[in-house]
Amino acid sequence: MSVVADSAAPDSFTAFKECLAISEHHIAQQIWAAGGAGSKVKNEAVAVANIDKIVRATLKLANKKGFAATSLRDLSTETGLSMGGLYAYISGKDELAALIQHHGRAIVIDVLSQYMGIETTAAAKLRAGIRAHLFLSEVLQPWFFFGFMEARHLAKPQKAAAIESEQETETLFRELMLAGEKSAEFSVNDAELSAAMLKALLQDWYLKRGKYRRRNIDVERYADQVVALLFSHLGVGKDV
Amino acid sequence: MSVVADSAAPDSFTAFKECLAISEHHIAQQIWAAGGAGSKVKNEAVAVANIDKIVRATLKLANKKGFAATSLRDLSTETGLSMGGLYAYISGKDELAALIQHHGRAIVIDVLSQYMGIETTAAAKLRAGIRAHLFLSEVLQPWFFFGFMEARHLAKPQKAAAIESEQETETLFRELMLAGEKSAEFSVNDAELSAAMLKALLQDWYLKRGKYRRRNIDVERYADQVVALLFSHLGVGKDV
DNA sequence: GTCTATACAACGATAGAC
DNA sequence: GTCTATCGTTGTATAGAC
Repeated sequence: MSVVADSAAPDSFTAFKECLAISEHHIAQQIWAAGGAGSKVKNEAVAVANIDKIVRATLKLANKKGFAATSLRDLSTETGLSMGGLYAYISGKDELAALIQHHGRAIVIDVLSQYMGIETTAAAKLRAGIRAHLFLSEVLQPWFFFGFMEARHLAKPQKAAAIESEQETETLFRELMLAGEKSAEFSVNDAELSAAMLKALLQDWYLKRGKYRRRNIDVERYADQVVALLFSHLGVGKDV
Repeated sequence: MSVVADSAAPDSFTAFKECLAISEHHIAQQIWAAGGAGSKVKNEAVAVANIDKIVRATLKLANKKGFAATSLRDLSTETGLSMGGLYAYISGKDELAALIQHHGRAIVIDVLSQYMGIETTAAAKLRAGIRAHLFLSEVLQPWFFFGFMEARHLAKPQKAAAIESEQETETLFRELMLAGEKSAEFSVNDAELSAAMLKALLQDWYLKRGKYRRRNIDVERYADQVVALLFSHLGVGKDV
């Protein structure tokens, strides 16, 4: 099942949000489904509602004071579930972090490649990819923030997966730039460094969400600025 | 006492490193001096050596698994000091984090403004500021990384100081861009957003230090790329 | 100035009642 | 399916010997 409801690529953030059949509730369903027969709670409606509550509370508390500093007792009071109740849904604290990381990441590449695939020229694909990434991180800001800040606390295998996914996104953009260089759409050839810097700019949006909100800079304007900055560097006209 | 030994602005990183009278040992001295009469250990040589060990160990462990997940027992074994011994130098775990944040930050604005002050045109000042920031974060990478990742765990007053210092650096760059717009050195006028994005690029250098090392990208090349990217956006020639 | 020994709170996790 | 009660561990911090 894809998370993108419509195959048309929406250009505005409002349209993007509507086309995207993602919500925190939706992800909770995926987590329950992934747990499968292993889950102790069989009633789907009850289970999904509680997983949703647990994940929301974890993101809220961990993004404020850090996951390591968030105790299961904090989580217990925030969700309204008891300590014992929590353990009906998670097998331990570490697994909870891994769960959020895994399911949060799963949709990123999916959505990105889907939105970029629609366009034809390298420049248009690049622009679509940048916008999709920013829009997605706007909708799922807590997930992205958590993913960045808590990746280094994960166990070895999960950490490796996180790093791989990180590189995958960057590679996606680098390949696009290489394609643009080859087709002579771009006039500069430093795809590796440019992709790395693009990544830094995309990350800044969800890492400093509060700063941009205080300054009344919305995601559309930020996207325009990133595209303008990158395109002027690559030697591409603004109206692609 | 300034941390810059020579008033001439060195352009290469090698020269920068030599002119900068900063070392981890040097900062340990400043921490001891700031503790003043409050310090329980009166022998300066002994005290500074141990503070140095404690700070080094804290940065090493905290930057690997997070400050919250780093126990004072970890710190005790890493430094070779006993639990009781540690408390001769710090009054608690929280104070230790605040100490590193405070003394690490103190030098940034100092060095930055000093290096930018030498140049005359806005473009040259901007270039010097970018290079100084990158070179400084290269020398003190663990401090910068710790400052970014652990800022949100600080107590209210320390957190406010961290945010203020963060904004101060960005403002420094924004003012420069405004000056360049006014003097018509730059042809674009979006100083606020451009400064924010520059900050994101500067941060990426110390947040992803390992990635750039693996790819054999050194600080000189990264600095050139950041300057090129920004200057092409601002409409400035490359040879300022 | 540094150590050992210890106090005491908070943590993750589990068992068994309901 | 959820709760209360409790286990053992680990954490920060301190007192007093040396």
